[in-house]
Amino acid sequence: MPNRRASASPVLRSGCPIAGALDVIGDRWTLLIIRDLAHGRRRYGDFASAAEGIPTNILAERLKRLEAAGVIDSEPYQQNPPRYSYGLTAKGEELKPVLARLALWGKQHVRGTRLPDAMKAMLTKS
Amino acid sequence: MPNRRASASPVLRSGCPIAGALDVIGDRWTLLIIRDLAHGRRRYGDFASAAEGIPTNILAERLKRLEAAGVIDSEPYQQNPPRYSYGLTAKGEELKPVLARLALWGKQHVRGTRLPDAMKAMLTKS
DNA sequence: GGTGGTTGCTTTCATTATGCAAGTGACGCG
DNA sequence: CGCGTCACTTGCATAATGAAAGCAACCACC
Repeated sequence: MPNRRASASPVLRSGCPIAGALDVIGDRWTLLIIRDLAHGRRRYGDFASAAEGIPTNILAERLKRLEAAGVIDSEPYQQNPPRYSYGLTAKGEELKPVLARLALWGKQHVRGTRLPDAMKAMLTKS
Repeated sequence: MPNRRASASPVLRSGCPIAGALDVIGDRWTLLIIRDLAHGRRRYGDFASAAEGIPTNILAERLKRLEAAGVIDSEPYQQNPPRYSYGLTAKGEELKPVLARLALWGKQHVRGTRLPDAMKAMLTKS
């Protein structure tokens, strides 16, 4: 069941698509959730257990925002209490090249990072 | 005179290069400053007058952080009071593909955005 | 040579977001 | 039944953000 929450916020800072993109995914945590989804992780616990240690309240809020923005979707895997597994929509899938570019830059320019094998595959498809 | 402030913070959330990149440029404003620099804007007033309306205190702080991180550099263009013009380092230049990908995604998926001509040039070089 | 405007920041302070921690409800297992 | 886990939610302190004002040097004018 989509649309558990409100629609995406129409508050854009400008008409610039970079600013627009940042209004959707431009914070400390969102792209890390999308990275995990891109690696096939599906459930709350998967995201919560990532190395960066996202606070659970923020994780829950980001999942709602991303679903409202149409970047991810959810389907229930249990009824009571209602629980969902998450996945990238087409819109979300198309963030993979952004992730790949960011990973490449991070690997080349941020000391102490290393590209995991799972990421290398993504770099080949641009 | 480089190094007006401290060195880049060594506080990484994980070894992941995406997380590492986000630790440097992953907030609401930083990439917009880099976008402006990529478009040839050089001075404080140029950044401050961008359409998104970055608060000036945040602009000043981000310029310092980015210089400390080695993404931008500055050279004085006047002595008293000391004033600087800014530019991308090689490290900063290499964020252009990230910007380009982000712009493409924003244009395709965020309603109300439009790719300015200046950005289209960047897309050709990946 | 005072007056006003502009540039490039810095400072103050209210509002908002973040993040730690603890709580909750429905299982599942022994 | 008691204990643990999973998937969240809630409460609250602390940190980041953002609106606004302040300020110091220049410049242009008259």
